[in-house]
Parts: sequence; C-alpha cells; structure tokens
Amino acid sequence: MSDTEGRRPEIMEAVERVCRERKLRLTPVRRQVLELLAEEGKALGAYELLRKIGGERAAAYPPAAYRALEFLQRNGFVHRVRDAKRFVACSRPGEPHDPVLLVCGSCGEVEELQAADMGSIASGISAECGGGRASGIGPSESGCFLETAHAIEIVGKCSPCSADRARTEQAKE
Amino acid sequence: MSDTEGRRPEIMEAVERVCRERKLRLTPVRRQVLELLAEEGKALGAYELLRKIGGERAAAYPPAAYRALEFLQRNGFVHRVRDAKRFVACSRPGEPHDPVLLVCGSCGEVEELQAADMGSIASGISAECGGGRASGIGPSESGCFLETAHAIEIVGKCSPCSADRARTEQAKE
DNA sequence: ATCGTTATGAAATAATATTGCAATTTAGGA
DNA sequence: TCCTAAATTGCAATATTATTTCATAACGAT
Repeated sequence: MSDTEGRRPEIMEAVERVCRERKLRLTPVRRQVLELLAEEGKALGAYELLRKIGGERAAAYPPAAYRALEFLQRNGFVHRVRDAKRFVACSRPGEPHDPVLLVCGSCGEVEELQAADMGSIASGISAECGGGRASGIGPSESGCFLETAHAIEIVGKCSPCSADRARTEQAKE
Repeated sequence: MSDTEGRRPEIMEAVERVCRERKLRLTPVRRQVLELLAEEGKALGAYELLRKIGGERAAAYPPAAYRALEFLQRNGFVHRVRDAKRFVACSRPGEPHDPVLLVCGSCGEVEELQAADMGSIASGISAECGGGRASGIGPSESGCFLETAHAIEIVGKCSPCSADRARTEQAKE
C-alpha cells in the first residue's frame, strides 16, 4: 500500500550512508522521527510523531518534531505533504528523483511516484526565463520560476476510497 | 503581476452568470469574499479576509470566512493554495480548465497557469484503473486514482524573489 | 402556508506551527 | 589539549489556521 512500508532497514541504511558522505548529523531525535516515518510507511502529522517519540512529556514540545522534520526535509529524506499537513519518508532518500505525491483527499494516504515527464514539465516551467517552454505550458507572466526541492502534490481519491464511495452510492439506491 | 488584478468586474460578472445558471446562492458574505480576492488579485489568508470583511467583530468569527471560501472553492470560483495557506480568485471562473498554481516559496505570490499537458498527465493518473497511462507516469501501486477539483501546485521562486536572491548572493562577495 | 433544505450567528476549542532565548553539544582549528 | 564558532537542543509562550457544535434564520419548492 505504501512506498516505504517494510523498507525501514533499507531506508535507514541509505540515509546513514548519505549523512556520512555529506557530514550531516543524524542525531537521535532526527533518526527516531525518520524511523517512525519509514516504519509506518505512511504520512504522519507532527503531533502524531511527537506523541510517539516521547510519551507525555515530549508531546508538549512541538519544536522538537518540527526541527527534526525540517532537517530531514532539507536533506531530502522526508517529504512534507502540505495538503494533508503530514510528513512522509522519501522512498528514494539521497537519490536525485522527481517525486510526485498522490494524496488521497478522503483518507489522507500518500503515495510517492517517480514521474519523469511530470518532472520535465516542471523543469520547463522553472527553466531559464523565456526558455524551456516545451510541453504546452505557456509562458509565465511573472517570468522565471525556479523549481525548488518541493514535491508536486496531486490530490485525488485512492483506490480503497473510490471503492467506498461506490459502495455508498450503491447503498443509497 | 497577478492573473486577476484589475479584472474584478469581469470576474464578478462571470461568477454571477454561472450562479444564475446553476441556481447557486451568491450571498453577501460569499460575494464580498470573492470581490476582495478578485480585487486584490493575489492570494489572501482566511483571517486576512475576515479582518477586511467585518472590522473587529467579524475578525473573531472564523467560520464565516471558511464557509464562504468553501462554497467558492466547491464551485470553482476560488482556488485554495494549500502550500501557502491562502486562497486566490480563479482566473477562469466557471470555465473548465486545468489550473496549475505557481506558488513562490519566498513571498507567497501565486500565479495561475493553464496547463493542457499537465492536465492530461493528471488525467492519465486519474483515469480509469489500468487505462490512460500516457505521458510516462507509471501505474500507481494503489491502483486507480481519481482526480478531483484540486489544482496542482508547484512551489518555486518567482522572478522578483530570484532577483532578490541573486542580489543577496552578490552582496556577500 | 408549510416543510425540508440551506445558510448564518455565535462560542468554544482543536490542530498546526513558530518565535525567542538560554544551555549544551559538536567539529575543527590554534 | 584547549578554545571557539556553529549547530543542536530544551523550554515556555504564543501565533496561526481551521473545525465542531448547536441554535436560529432565510430560502425555495410544493
């Protein structure tokens, strides 16, 4: 169901390697947050993580979670799912890729796709001003638009939720 | 700079027409919220709108804004910019289109593009299960993913902010 | 006119996220 | 080894965004 479900060891290993290479400090809190996300294999909220990492006490200390998440995000180990106000472990930590997050508007499930074409379109938008306008995206009025590390999110309805909906509609008759 | 700047009359007229056609109730609060968004021509937060629509009193009453925004959104007159936690008037109210919102991560400016190819890729993802997989996006592991009315957002850096950044970098030398 | 639906008023509170400052730890150079 | 600058953490307070609940009012179709 999820991209990272059951891949915790693999993901942790990859992240540890990257941190060694880039001399990043994967401190206990940061590691724990990442482990939780990789383990669960789904998007979790900051306060959900807080409750998990420290019992009652840490639950009252939001910045701990946000700081760890900020670090993990900045280094490409975690994606922030803005639509769902959640965070999800990256399925390809450290590797260059073009993530597209499919967010279910009903249940909040998030799936990470790798989208070559989507990425190239985004690059088209974000390429040098006036250039790279392939793919039918028109010129931006405000000119140049540089893409950052943010993932593109697409909100829709996942398979189980679509099924639920169909069942509900049917039940109405 | 913005898509709707200076287009308030045009937009209001279009929305009024659509509401008549579809028998939607464009009540005073809803109209006022839309007018503000169309007038400003940029994305505004719910509490910003609240302060504008009712002085001190209404400022204390969030649901008024959220309810109006929910109506406007549901009917395609306003886009919710989740990344920026803002709302922006749709540049093509009532018309079928494939909006892509370019959100500046620095200043929060939002620009609405019409993206035929982006739209078709999204449709590819969201088409009937197993079908419509053009454009290089692979099949979703979770199967079918139906697109909703949500706009796709791409976060980057707008032209002025890029210039600011360049100037700052230069200043450091 | 009345009934069901839809919209508004109001208070409270939930959920998410940030700021500022002090204390500590760490990495790297003198 | 010691020192220093930078990064990280602890902690309190608070800001910002969004929703829930219940009651009242307006609307629109019969």
